[in-house]
Amino acid sequence: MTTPSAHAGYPAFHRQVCSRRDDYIREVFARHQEAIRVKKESVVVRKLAAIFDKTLEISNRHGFQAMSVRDLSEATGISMGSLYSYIESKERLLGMILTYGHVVVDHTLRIPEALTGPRERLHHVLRTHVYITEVMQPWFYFSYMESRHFDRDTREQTIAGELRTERLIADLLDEGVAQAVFPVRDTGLTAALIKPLLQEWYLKRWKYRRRGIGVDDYADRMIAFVDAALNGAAET
Amino acid sequence: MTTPSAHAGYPAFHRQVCSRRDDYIREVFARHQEAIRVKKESVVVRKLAAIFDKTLEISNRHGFQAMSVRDLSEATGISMGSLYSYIESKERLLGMILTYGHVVVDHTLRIPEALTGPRERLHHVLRTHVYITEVMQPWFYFSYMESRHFDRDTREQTIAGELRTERLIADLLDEGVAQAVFPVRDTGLTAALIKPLLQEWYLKRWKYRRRGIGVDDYADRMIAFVDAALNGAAET
DNA sequence: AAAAATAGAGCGAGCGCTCGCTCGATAAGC
DNA sequence: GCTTATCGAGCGAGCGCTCGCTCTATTTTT
Repeated sequence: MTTPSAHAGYPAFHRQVCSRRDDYIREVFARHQEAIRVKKESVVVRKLAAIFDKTLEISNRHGFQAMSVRDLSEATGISMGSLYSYIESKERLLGMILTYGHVVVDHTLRIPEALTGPRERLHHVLRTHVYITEVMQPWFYFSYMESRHFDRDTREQTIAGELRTERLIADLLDEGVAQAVFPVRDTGLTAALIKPLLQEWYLKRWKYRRRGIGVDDYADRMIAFVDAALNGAAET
Repeated sequence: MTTPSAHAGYPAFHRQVCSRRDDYIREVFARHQEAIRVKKESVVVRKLAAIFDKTLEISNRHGFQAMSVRDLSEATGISMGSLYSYIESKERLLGMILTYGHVVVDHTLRIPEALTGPRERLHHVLRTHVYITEVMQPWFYFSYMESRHFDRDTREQTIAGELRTERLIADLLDEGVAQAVFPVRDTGLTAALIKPLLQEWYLKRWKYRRRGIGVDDYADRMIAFVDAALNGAAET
């Protein structure tokens, strides 16, 4: 279990995450077992995969609340009754989908210890973030767009996750400042300004697709932009 | 750094936009008159203001589709029947609200001709954008979050507006490149990376409020960040 | 008293979810 | 080895409820 050391480019990353997909869904099954009436794991994994995919697809077009369970039933080809032996309730389905994303992200976003320089570590985090949001674009888009409708606890959990990423970037900037690599003054605010550049990739991907800009292109350019901003920060 | 016509700070800007509010709503009334059964302009303007405010308030918490017209009736204190003599349909209400925002933005986002230097012109656009999204935060948030649920035409109109802002920034960057002010290579992509920094202000304002960062603070820091990125672009 | 504005009960459609049932695969009995 | 009993997965009409919207009676304004 390792993240590809530094980065072998997006395709390798994509393949690795996809190959583990069933494991991730099995983990979701384990965490929500009391809500699922169907027993056989292989059946559950196959169906959940379809249910998650179609839910994200429909929700990201019309909103989760606007998606009726009948819509989902029709899209997956699973009857109403059958569907409800996998999801317990529409709300629980939401919880499962969020769990799914968290499981994937937790297994993916780690900084290899081999990387020691603050700039290299920052670059790695930025690139990995772009990569994982590319693989899981529907999930990140969903999580971003729907979070304001979540119940209090779930919403605060999502916000906490968001702030954790920002904190991670701020800490890396602090490291860089301590080692005199970045001439940044307010690392907290700078991290806050870098964050939307990461989110841009999964929120407005269609714009870049239209222009023929791929994942690695975006990561390169965005990292260059950030580097320039960090370097130029001394001047003003 | 500020030219007289350019910016006297946020408070003055805020006062000016607010004082024109009734005029903007009158314009909305004019454009949607066939959908409104109530005749007297003064009554319509007063009620529409309340309807728009509450719609944005409720929708931004739970989503426009999740807001029932009964909720809106209760929040505004206007009965169901009365409400429907102002809005014709929930969909038309959406159209009116979008019109409202467009009217305000069209009257506000203009570059004073007195500004000639590309950097000053860019700064003006960035700052004005932050200012207007501060005054109209609920509207911008609404428009951003709900646009994916709009019907085809309305959605494309919203996207076109988004791309127009990006184009404006890209053109200013091109000007700067032509006059050797900015050493930027891909102005289109750079503009695309600046855009989310503008949107950040109305999408995540709570984060900055929590930290005690005000409008002018954000505008200053964000513009400094962009300047740094534009200056540093030559190095890599 | 005429016109304009407001009120709120009521309508059909569509929502999330349930429940009595069918069906095919596997296990148990002989 | 054939029959029978058991089980889990799948099905979809139907329930109680809320939705967007309407319509007529009533109040307010002029």
